[in-house]
Amino acid sequence: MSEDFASRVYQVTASIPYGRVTTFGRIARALGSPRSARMVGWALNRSPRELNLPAHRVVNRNGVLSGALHFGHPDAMADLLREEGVTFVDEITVDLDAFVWDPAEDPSLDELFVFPD
DNA sequence: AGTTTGACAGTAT
DNA sequence: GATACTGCCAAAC
Repeated sequence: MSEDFASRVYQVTASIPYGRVTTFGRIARALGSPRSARMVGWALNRSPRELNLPAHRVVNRNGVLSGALHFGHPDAMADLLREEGVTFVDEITVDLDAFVWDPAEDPSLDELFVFPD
């Protein structure tokens, strides 16, 4: 399976359950490149709006809404998450421990995994 | 064609 | 424990 990195990022992102969040690192790890978290950010940045990706559910390892600035208005991202029931420990920080979702734990994403034998 | 930059993360100091 | 440095890979300059 040799799809573009970005495409795989979109697929994983689209798979984030409602009311849950995940991190750049976890997405990267799920794709087989634990050290390419930056690429996830790069991919999301250039992600077409047509895909309707729930990118607001992607936060950094601290649970901080690092991408809030890319949502038109910074608070838009936080509002969306609150509406999904996600609680915040700070104005820009979600309760990651309580709502984090690890793509690698979801069996339905097996096809995306890139485990090197 | 070399350099810089990114919605980051892990390790080292 | 907080800061600094490095890795990652593609795109824009």
